[in-house]
Amino acid sequence: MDKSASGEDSGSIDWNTDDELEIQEYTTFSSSLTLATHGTEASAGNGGENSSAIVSDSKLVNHFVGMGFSEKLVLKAIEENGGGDTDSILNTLLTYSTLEESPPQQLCVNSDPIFSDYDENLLCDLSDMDGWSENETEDSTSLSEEHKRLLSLESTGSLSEKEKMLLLLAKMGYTVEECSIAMERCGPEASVVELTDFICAAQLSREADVYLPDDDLKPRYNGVCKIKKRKFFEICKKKNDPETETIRLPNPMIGFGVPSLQLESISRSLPDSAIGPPFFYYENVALAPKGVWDTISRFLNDIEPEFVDSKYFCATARKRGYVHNLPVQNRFPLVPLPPLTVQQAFPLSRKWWPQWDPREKLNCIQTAIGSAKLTERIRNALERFDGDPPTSVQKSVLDECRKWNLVWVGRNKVAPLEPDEMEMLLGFPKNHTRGGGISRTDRYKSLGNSFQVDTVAYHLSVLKDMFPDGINLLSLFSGIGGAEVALHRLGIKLKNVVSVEKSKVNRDIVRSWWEQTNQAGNLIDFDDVQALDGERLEEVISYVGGFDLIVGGSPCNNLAGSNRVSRDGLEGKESSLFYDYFRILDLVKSIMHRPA
DNA sequence: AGAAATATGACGCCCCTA
DNA sequence: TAGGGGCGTCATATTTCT
Repeated sequence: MDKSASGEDSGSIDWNTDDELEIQEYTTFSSSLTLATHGTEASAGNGGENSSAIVSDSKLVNHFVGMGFSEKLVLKAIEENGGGDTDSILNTLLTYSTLEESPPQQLCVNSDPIFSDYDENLLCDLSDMDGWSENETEDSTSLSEEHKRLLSLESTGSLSEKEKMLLLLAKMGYTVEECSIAMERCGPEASVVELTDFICAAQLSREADVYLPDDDLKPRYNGVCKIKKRKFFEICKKKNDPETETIRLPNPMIGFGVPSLQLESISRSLPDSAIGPPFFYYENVALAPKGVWDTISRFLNDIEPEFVDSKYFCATARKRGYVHNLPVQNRFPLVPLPPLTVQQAFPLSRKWWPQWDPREKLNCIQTAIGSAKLTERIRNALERFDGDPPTSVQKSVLDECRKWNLVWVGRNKVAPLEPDEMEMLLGFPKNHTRGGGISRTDRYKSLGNSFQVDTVAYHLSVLKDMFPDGINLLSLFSGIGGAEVALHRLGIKLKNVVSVEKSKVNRDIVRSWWEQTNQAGNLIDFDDVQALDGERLEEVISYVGGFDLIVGGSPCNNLAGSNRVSRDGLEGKESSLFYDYFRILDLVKSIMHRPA
């Protein structure tokens, strides 16, 4: 413990104490400073750092073949680039493929022959009318006593595992009673998937002949549930089955292209059921627990998520997955292009930025920031040295800087980002979240949960030519209005925006932005996605005349890696609201497709 | 004085990459 | 095989606002 006695090579500093820091001669660090980014702009010297090119060749080939390039092309590109730098290889491949007429053929979602049997839409009459709606609405009068009891226990956190599962299934639209039966039959270890599969099968067999449309009895949308349970079950159940491939994150994480690497020739085919109108756009964290994106994809018409890191759009990383049915050709970025490096984004910091801090991009903007104490400890540690600190200190400081996204604001002085700096990095107008009685803490929270506007705008840009007169937007989990801002900055007119957002401060932010930008359309806001049932949607749709686009990024609390307390996956308390996104999307489709 | 906002530190784990 | 990154949450202490 006594660091001061003879603590040789105290390689790392204990940032959590105010003790004297005893830095001795340090042992050499095997890992020199590695660049955190795969940035294309910084790859001056390839080859130098990678000596195992031959060993990784087959891996490399597979990597690019997996992206949809032909093996021949990949081999050629690797040969040309010496097998070292994936970015250079990618560049070469992209050059080739724009020269060639034939587009890469992977990005074809429906190519899995195993499941083609299940392509028909199963019609599951899920429970009763109020199946999807939830607590504390007047609908609860029609819930069973048991369901109500569970709901009342939910807030107290005193639910058993079994009861939690029951409630989750109830939220998905099944009755508590049929869930109980399913859980009895499937056993205590059964997964959600197994249970829903069981329930669905039971319903199908029970109601096989009561299945004809009865338009005059009740609105169709309450009973229509186009989940391909069977397929969903197959995919999710067998994680270890080599036959079933779970969704993997691409590297580089550029989706169907980014402004600096436009994949002109890329195309994808969507299942018929996925084709709009309306268009939809769903977002969540890319690094979710295993299986989560498979499930999301299954629910959203089996569309493969587009994973994109916003570091290709701005100076801060943001790894996200987007499931959407938008065209992917002829996208264009917002102008002016935002600064792509920290140095460009914060010119004043250049003066203080030590040459041993190689960061060009910031890490993901989160909801929490580094403490003042930490930055003080860092300054104290650095001021013990005249010139550059020893490698061990550099490493410790860098670790903290990366962990808390600190920037240099003075000699030996680091600081967390200010809210207005985050706004800029995320593509919002300055002071977007400021004022109107919104606290600093709330700003950080809202910004940490927001879209990166340039990224989203790039994806939505294809709508501009399609809707010269503007669009009607349904924005779920709107937050501080990332989608609205993106569309506005693209010059896409907003006719009617129905925005659903739980937090009042966020609604206020969007409302105030709406007024300040002199929007000509209507902004209608709701506070609860769960209360947005078929009836209300019908009203809204008949008022605005249908939606052109449905955007939403459902809560990631239970998916995000930094959550140590309740990283429960899609079934988590907040993240299960994804099913409401799915439900509402499905309802809107049903209503809009219903013959008038 | 009481309420609200802010500040701080403690708290794993999964999955990828090197 | 080791290392690092991540739209987080909670209780408690302290400061600032009403």
